[in-house]
Amino acid sequence: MTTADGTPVQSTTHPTAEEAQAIAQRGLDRGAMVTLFGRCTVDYEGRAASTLGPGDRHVMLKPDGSALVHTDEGQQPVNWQPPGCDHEVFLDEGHVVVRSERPAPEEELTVTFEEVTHAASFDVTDPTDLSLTGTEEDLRQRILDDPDLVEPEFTPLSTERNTPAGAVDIYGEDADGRTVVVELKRRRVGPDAVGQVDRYVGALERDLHDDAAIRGILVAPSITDRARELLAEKGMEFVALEPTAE
Amino acid sequence: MTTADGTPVQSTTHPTAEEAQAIAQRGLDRGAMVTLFGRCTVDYEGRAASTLGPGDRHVMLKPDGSALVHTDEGQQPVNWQPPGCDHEVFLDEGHVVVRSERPAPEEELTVTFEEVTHAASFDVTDPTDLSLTGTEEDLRQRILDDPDLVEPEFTPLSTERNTPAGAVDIYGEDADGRTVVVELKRRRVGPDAVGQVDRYVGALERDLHDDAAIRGILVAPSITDRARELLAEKGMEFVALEPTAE
DNA sequence: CAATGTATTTCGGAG
DNA sequence: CTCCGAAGTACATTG
Repeated sequence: MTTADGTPVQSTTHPTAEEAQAIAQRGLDRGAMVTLFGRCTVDYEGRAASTLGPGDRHVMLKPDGSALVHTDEGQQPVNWQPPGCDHEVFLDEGHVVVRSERPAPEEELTVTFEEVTHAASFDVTDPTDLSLTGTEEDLRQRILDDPDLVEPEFTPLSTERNTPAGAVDIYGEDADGRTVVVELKRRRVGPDAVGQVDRYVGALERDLHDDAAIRGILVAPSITDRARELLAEKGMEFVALEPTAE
Repeated sequence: MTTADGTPVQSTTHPTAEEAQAIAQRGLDRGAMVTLFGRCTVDYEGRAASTLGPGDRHVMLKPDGSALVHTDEGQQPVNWQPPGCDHEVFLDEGHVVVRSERPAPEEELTVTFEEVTHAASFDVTDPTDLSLTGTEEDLRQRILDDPDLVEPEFTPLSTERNTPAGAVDIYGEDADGRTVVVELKRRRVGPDAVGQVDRYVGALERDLHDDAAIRGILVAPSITDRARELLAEKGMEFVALEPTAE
């Protein structure tokens, strides 16, 4: 989606109130991201209530109905509105006013600009299409094509090998000939995945009566802190890998 | 603080990589907020690890060292860096690259732009503080100002009194001189809060060797059915009270 | 729909 | 400094 003239981004510095309102409202109508910067006051009324006196702030309005007000400090927005709100940008006595509200729970955020020094709108091509292309099967293929991605000299022996605890994603050997169980996850893993690998390892150790401990490796794009700790406790490993190559 | 020509905001659409890098780096040097928008990939490595394939994103760099990467969805940034990082914007084989890192814990965020469609810097002055009402502290003040809101002749003796189970919100006496433990919640409470009061009451009874049973009162705007049952079972009470007077 | 648990939680305050 | 708990927590998962 783009503007009438095909430009996916519009930007003006020191616009008049009318220009700023027009850019913002047209951007919202188009489903674009809208940003406004300038001296403003902020009022919130809803689950709690807050007011913010005049100051320079950066306001971002997203097409999914979220709103963010940022100052020059802190990772958190100083005020915000969750997704699902209705954004409205209008003029009130010559001032640009942003109002963002949602019905349940009743919440309303109002930003009143003394002056807008910058207004812009950005058309975003949804990246979810791009990131959802990687399935666990893609990840499996990727590793079978290049086992070194797990670790040097890793050798897959079979996929979907059965154990009393279920089927192992990839079953193989490391450089020293030790049995390796690889569990694949297409996205960030938590403690549940650690338990899963652990059950496979335990089941195989009982099944094979193997003297050497079986190695468990969890392959996923990322891992939670807690899961990483658990994994370390159980002497297992994590390998960061995306389901698809860039 | 402003730019050389006195303009507190600089903005360009469809800049060359060199122009984008120059605006960003000069903005950072000046202590300004910097935003970049365009098609990019994002890599994070630190407490966790993640990568994002190509997509349109909005990158905000703050002078306090925080970095935020937003897509068009969600209130939360899709990637970020906490305050205290060093931001760097440089060119690599014609691409604008943002690198934001901090030493402890070792964390690094890298945004590599295929194309920057918008670059801007904003000089911010924000003198005012946010005032927030409707918090648990407001509820505490409200009761200390008018203890009868809990019940007639209730007398607060101390706040944050320590017990082996943690600090009690308000510790006091009722009309008959019996010890009362008041637990405050700024919003609707569930069974967890009942367990909390119960632990305080138990801990205090053991601590004080009190003959008379200690009373436990849960003060909140409302309570779930299940929590009300539990509270009744344990012989404790609920008082409905908003954190702020209407 | 509500209830539950995690988070690169963030943020503040107490010790 | 760390630990601990609240948050307008946000967010995903599950029943």
